[in-house]
Amino acid sequence: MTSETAAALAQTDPRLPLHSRVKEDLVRRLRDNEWDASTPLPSERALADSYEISIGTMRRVLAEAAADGLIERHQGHGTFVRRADFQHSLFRFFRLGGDDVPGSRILSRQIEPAPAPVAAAFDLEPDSVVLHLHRLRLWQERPFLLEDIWLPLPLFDPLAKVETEQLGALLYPEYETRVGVVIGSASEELSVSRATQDQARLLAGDQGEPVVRIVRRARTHAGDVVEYRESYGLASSFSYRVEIN
Amino acid sequence: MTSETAAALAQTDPRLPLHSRVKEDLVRRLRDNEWDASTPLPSERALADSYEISIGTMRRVLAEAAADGLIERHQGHGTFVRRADFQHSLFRFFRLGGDDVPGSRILSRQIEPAPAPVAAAFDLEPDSVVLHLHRLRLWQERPFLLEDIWLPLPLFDPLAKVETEQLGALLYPEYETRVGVVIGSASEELSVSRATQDQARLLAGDQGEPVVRIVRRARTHAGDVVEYRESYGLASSFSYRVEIN
DNA sequence: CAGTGGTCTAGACCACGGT
DNA sequence: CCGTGGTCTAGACCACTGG
Repeated sequence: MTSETAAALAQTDPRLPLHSRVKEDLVRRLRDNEWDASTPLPSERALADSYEISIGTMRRVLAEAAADGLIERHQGHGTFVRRADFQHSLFRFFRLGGDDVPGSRILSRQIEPAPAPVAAAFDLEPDSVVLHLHRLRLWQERPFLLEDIWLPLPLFDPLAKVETEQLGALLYPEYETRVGVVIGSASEELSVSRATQDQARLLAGDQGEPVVRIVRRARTHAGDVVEYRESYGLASSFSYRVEIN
Repeated sequence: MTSETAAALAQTDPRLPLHSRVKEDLVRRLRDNEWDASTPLPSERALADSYEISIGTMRRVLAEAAADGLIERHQGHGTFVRRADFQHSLFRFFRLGGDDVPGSRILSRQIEPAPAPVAAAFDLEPDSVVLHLHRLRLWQERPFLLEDIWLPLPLFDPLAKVETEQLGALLYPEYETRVGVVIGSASEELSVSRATQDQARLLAGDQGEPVVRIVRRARTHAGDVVEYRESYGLASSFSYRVEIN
């Protein structure tokens, strides 16, 4: 008699150390959203029993997952998933008073040939068509961020068809529910440019005023780039903070 | 009967966990150059015996020291103090695009009362004196970054005494070899401002031109802030990359 | 109070490297 | 071959959290 959980280890390479195989399975379960942010994982004792390993080995796995930032452990309370929150990370770029979600107004949505950097990011043939969203983000009714978002097709067909009014202000939850795509990591490049006439008009600034430009390539857990995004905001309202570990 | 090694733990805070106290003592011995690069540390069994702790606790201490980059462990061979090899960490904290090592010219070095944000970062009393370096970083013979670096005293006394010409373009290796401080993590804050007259002159730009300001607080592995750095560069030549995982 | 994670023990056995 | 570090076990006890 082996538990269903322990049997899942059969999917992993038996030549690897046991703690590696258990961690691999645990990471998979975390990625599969087996626990939400408010539900603690089973206790380390229960997990050790379900994997049919000793408590010491289970603790090693959990300690590594915590070191990787995948989970948070609190003595006397429990172990919880810690999902990367990219929406929140974008807010780090701009000085915003509180924790409110900014509004979003989609200015246009069209299917078009991929611009060169987009095609390169998605590893597509030149002139492949992609979905292009252009939107304005608002903070307390005031525009503060202009975004161009490109998404590969046919993967993102569901977003090409839904009414734009039905899309929430945060896109990544929409990717997850409508497309089944979970963003796992991203790279961002920041630079400073001058506002074009259009940008100045939409951001309520002056033409030629410094603007911050952020290029984000968002990837699935498997590492495939599935979103290419350019964001522009007035440099005067710019503030960014990052941790380097 | 207690061994001399185990008795050394009496110098550490008995309220701390045993593994922390053992690690503290081990780090001290590593700093005191008790073993050179060609001499292995005693085996984990021998160390555990000398500290009169279990092998499991000793292994935990050694694993942490290895994770901190203080030692290297090789199965079947032994445990050694880490060779001086900064190649891996060189670019971890240099995030302005490009892969070349920039040049460095130190403009001034003085001991002065800590400005308020510096004192706050180091958790010092107001008016405590700190070491202040002012330097210009060059890329392909052209100035591109102006830096103010504050370091706590007396910890960084060695850097206050060495000839500034002897300091390399990269400071963190100097911290490691001259001060025994290893940088383990950092936070950075970016914003956009306008060039002062001095900044414009040193950076070969125009007064009032947009400049990017980066405030970095660098920490040891233990989490103590040991460097406060403000960097300024012309926004027009600015590029910043970050990975979000 | 019960249940959680944190610390610590005292081993056994395995994989690897150099002699 | 021997000694090294790497893996894994099967617990005990403590410290902390929440109801």
